[in-house]
Amino acid sequence: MSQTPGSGAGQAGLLNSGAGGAGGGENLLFLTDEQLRKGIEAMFFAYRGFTADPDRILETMDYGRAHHRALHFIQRSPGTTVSNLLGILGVTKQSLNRVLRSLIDDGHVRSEKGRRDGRERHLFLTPSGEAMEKQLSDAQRARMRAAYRAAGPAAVQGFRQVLEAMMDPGLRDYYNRMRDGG
Amino acid sequence: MSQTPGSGAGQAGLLNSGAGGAGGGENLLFLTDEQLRKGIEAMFFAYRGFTADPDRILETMDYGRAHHRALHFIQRSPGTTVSNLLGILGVTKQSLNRVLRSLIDDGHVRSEKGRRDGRERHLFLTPSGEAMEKQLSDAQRARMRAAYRAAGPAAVQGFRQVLEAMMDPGLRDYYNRMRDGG
DNA sequence: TTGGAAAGTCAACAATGCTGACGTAAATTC
DNA sequence: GAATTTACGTCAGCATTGTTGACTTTCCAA
Repeated sequence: MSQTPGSGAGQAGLLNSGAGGAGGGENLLFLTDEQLRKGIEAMFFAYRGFTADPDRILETMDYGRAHHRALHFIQRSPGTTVSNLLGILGVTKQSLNRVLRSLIDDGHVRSEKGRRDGRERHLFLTPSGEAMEKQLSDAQRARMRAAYRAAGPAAVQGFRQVLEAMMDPGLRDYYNRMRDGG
Repeated sequence: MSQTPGSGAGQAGLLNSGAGGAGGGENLLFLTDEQLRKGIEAMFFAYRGFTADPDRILETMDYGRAHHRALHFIQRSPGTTVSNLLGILGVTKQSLNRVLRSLIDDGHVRSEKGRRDGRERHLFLTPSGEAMEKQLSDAQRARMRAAYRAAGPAAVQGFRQVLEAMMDPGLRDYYNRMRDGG
């Protein structure tokens, strides 16, 4: 099982530079390099905002962004296994283990040996873990909610479409299966 | 001068949990916690995809994501100053200096003492720096282009609207001033 | 019973953040 | 003209989070 699927965003298109004249009848001005660069910057700046609020809270908790990610996906799929989480987060088991270790030691995550398959560990949030996750999630959702509200439902739909198209195929499948549901 | 502006995504809204009944006449289903969580995951997975292709190239160059960011914004605003870049990137001068130092030493960036204000250093890409930036940018734009093409122009507009609404106000201004132009 | 998968752990290292302190040059202010 | 502030560079030290590589334990499945 691979953690780095095929990618597959290889083939470039027309309109590689300059102002694009409408080539075949469609208006493809949104594919100019200029527009794409603006999109890249939008992603960069928005992601900064996206993580800013939880990061501030995490600092007071003596945890980092990696802990937040683990908490989020355990909350999302209670009982998920370590190796499932590895696939979702795309890090090495050593890196994830370090994060899980501290969360378990601090009593925020419970690790339960699998009953069907004893090698697996199923992960759950404890009440204190749930409280932490909620605090972080509330902050992040507040920003998201404000952005959604400001942009409106139609924009939100487009937002989700573009983001989904930007994912690696393997992660897109995870994304679509996650309580969509499955 | 501050590097961390006001933020200001504090106030939470209605519909904080469960299924939302249309409250005032508008359909606000897109603001449910469930929808917001999906949006958060979409941001996470999409950002992974967004950085994946340049990251692979950077590995072969012995540089990291931080170098890419510097190259990008110097390309975007040739002659920009160090302190301007600090504001955009949101890191400390020590952190940025380490990255710029290696790019300058390797001949990819040229630093020129300001003529009007001798304290400032204006940054430019050398030909080799431009080539590097282009290679990274091409890869990132290819993914962006594919996503844009798959989602269509209306979705792209919504995508940009939501991202812009998600930024911190200070960065939103930078974003809008950047060759929009200014 | 054996091979391999899942997990945990130790050690070492790299990239990229951070703080604090200090120095220099140049602009600005008093 | 002197004092202060600003922009930049740099040294030292440290934290987080990512990486390899090696090794062990557990345990399912053939």
